[in-house]
Amino acid sequence: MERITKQSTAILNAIQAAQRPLLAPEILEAAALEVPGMGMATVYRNIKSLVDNGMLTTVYLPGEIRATSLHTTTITTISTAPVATKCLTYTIALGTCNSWLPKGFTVESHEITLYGVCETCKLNPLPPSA
Amino acid sequence: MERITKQSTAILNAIQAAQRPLLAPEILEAAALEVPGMGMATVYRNIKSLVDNGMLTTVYLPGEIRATSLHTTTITTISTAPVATKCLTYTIALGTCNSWLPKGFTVESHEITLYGVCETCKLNPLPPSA
DNA sequence: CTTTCTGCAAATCTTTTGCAGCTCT
DNA sequence: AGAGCTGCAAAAGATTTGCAGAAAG
Repeated sequence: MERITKQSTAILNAIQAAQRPLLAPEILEAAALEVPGMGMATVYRNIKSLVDNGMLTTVYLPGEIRATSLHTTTITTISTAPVATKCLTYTIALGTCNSWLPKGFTVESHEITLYGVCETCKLNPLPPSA
Repeated sequence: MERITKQSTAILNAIQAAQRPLLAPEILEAAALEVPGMGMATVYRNIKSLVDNGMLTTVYLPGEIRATSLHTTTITTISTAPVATKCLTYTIALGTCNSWLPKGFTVESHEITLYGVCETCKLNPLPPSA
């Protein structure tokens, strides 16, 4: 990314406002409110640039394609997808751990995903295949 | 999955032999050596059944679509994709951690991915964009 | 002005589905 | 026979790319 455009700004705004990672279609939907007529290709091109520049992080979750979030090293809500007993997922930054690794392997970065149920979903569980 | 077929057997054999998660096309390539003429649709259908039955696990990694591995709770090599400085990825089973989680959130399962460089790749680094 | 974006449409690629025929029990 | 699978081809989704015109610096 070399230039700041209204499209790239709208994308960052959308993700920042959501306070959670968004899927590409969600980003388009939100950003298009700010920049009518915006296309999906622009979303993908900008996500790629912004990720390359360390401004966004791409998260891969089972059942979803790619979610994109602001790049931070603290707790980040990852998903609120309507899956039966897995309503929320969190990624947490931890210290490096070299146990169990093969000799000579050096850890450069890591990612931890915890699957579980939040308070609200415990009270209102979704039907098995909703 | 209700029946064991030569196709499903070939898929399990391929993954077991590889000793690492495989991408769908890799599974087809390997399984087709055992069952000539096998189709991609059969690979996907079997992966789905085997995952449902807890015999396989699907892993999501940046830059790749889905890799499938034997389901274990111990160390599993996840990827040897030719990325510049990230030659190996490992997933490790850990104990539950509830720190930093929102009140009321219960962890059900988790996944940890460590990115780094193995001994061999330190000695023979790949060019930046190979 | 010049270079870098954008939108649109077409192209790719991955995964799923419909169907008729085959297979295991 | 009968349920469950398979291969093939078409369909459905997601992401990328080519290109002419628009926009940022």
